[in-house]
Amino acid sequence: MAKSIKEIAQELNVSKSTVSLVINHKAEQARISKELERRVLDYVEKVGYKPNSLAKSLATGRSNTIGLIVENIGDSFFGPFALHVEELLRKKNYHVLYSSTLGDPQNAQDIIDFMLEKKVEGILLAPTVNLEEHQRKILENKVPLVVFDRNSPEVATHYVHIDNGDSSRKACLHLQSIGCKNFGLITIDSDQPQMLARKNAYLQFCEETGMQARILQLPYNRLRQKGIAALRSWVSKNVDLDGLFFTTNYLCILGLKSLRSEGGEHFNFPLFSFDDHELFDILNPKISCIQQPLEPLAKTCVKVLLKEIDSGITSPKEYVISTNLIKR
Amino acid sequence: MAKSIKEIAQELNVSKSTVSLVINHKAEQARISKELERRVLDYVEKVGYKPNSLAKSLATGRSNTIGLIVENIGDSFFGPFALHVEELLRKKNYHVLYSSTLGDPQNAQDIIDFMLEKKVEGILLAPTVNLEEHQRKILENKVPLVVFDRNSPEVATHYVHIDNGDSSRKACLHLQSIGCKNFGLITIDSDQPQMLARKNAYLQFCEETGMQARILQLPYNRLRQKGIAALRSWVSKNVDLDGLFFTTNYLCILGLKSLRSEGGEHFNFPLFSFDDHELFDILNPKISCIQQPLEPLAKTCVKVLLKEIDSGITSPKEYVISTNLIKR
DNA sequence: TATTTCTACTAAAACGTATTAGTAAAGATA
DNA sequence: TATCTTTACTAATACGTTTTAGTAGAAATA
Repeated sequence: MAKSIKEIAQELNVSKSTVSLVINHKAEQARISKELERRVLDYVEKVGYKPNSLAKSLATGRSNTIGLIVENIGDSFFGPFALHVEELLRKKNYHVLYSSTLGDPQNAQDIIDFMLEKKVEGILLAPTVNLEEHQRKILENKVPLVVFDRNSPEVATHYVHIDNGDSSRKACLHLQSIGCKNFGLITIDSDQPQMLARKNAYLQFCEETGMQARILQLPYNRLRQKGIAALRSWVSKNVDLDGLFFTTNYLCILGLKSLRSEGGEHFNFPLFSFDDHELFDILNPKISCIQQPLEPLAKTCVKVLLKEIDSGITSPKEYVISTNLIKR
Repeated sequence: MAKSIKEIAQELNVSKSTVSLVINHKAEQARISKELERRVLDYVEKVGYKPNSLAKSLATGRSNTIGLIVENIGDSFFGPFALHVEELLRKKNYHVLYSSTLGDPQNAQDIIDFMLEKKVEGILLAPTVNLEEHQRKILENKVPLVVFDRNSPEVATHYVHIDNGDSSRKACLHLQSIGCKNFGLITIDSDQPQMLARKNAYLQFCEETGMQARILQLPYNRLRQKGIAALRSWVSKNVDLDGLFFTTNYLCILGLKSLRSEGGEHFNFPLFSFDDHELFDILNPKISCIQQPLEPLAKTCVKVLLKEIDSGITSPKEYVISTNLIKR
């Protein structure tokens, strides 16, 4: 069905080179006559020739594809982020090979291997833990790498992120400013650097103000029913709590489900979320949050990656995107 | 850095064929001696050989990649759906090339062309309007195609979907059962078949019960501020409304934002959404909905597609997945 | 001992493209 | 008219793999 250059060349009684050169707009520099050029062009159009991009990539070494590795393409941060990335790259004639790690390093490693085999021209990565070796592998393969959202300090890469510590501090100050004197922190039981930074800023705030630190760490892979129950009982035990600061929006949603379920009417204090959610502004009471500006984040990632692809790998830099405090 | 089979063969003083055969576990059937096999295997391991999957695909005609084309990877239906698909295919050693059309046929066409050029082994597609020709093109290229969520009746393909009409009817009956006597329908101004089916079931219900039909159709690409205002004023005008049925969850969210904004306290009647949302069960009052079971949907799509890939293209069938009515 | 059968490989072609060096014919130069 | 340029192409090689047909030498057969 789909014709190859070879077939087209035979049918036109010219060489493959001629056809290839014409197709790639190199007729002029290869001194192909206008007439022949037209003849080829017309025929190519007529039979609806479509190049086999595998063969093309093999020959040129360019796949026009970049890899995007996120934690979960289905969540409300990475999904829309991915959409932005795709849109930005579409304009530059790149396409995106996505994959979700679900936080599992084994998945992440498989995905990276696969992408390297597919010869992606660059990788945008939100790393899991224990991914240092594979990140190095990417760089050893001379594939540009931009890490975002979180990083592994032990391996030097371009790193696009928000200032977690500062944002977390802003959150604390906000809660203080609206009158909370004893707010707790709900976070996740993981040593991801961005989570640590959020927690540490809270601890720092406690130290400065003398507020007693109250922290609940939930295990990452038990977030549904068990998490809801654990959270509820923890809050019940800490009777003097007058506010909660969640270090991610899915934790906040968990918190909502936990505290708003039957019998939870008396848990009536402000909640604050790290990361926004499309429904936070219609809940009652409304939920204030730190908002990560997705578009600037995506833009920076894409810009940095494309620069690396164009001009070769340069020494790693850090790009900090400032967050918004949304008061509701 | 990355060695090729050719280099490995030279360094071991054997032929490329030998190396290739060993790597692909065909040493036995090609009568390669155990010793040589070991020698090759060890060396391959030692130098960390990784195949170039472009070359491999070119030679074998298999890319181990399938294309997934959705409307918006960032939304709360397609995002989690995509995750399921990815997980299911990962197990079968397939990878996913995603893309979002944003409802634009031009995007959709470009994406399809790109995927055909990339030689995906199958395509999972949620079509936009005016995509008939390109769907045919996919089939002409002998690439298995499974359409889901919506379809174009003019082109015969495998089609996995929920029963929109029946589900919509269930929704109406539910609203009736909780006492609504005059509920309106908010839908989108589009002739996507699944939207028509939802609307028509409502009209049918009106006819049967004698309820007066009240329908607001919002233009798809003006869903933000303008939509909110339009919806608010429409509801204000229809003073006897005592319930609203939204044909998608994003319309429902729009509705929430519209009716719950300042001064909207008196709009206090049940809302019903087609498609669930993670926060619908903690809003007050809770929002009932039709839930599309993502996992069965994804499973069916993947199963049908893989079967096509394995055993060649078969005559199109329709697969209807039943929905759940979630009463809250 | 001449022929057949195994064994253990390898040579060669193929997948579909890009690219560079080369070439035959025509025209220009001296 | 012998040499140099230019024109308009094409042949050949490469990219990295898979696969099939082939082959040299050893072993078995008759």
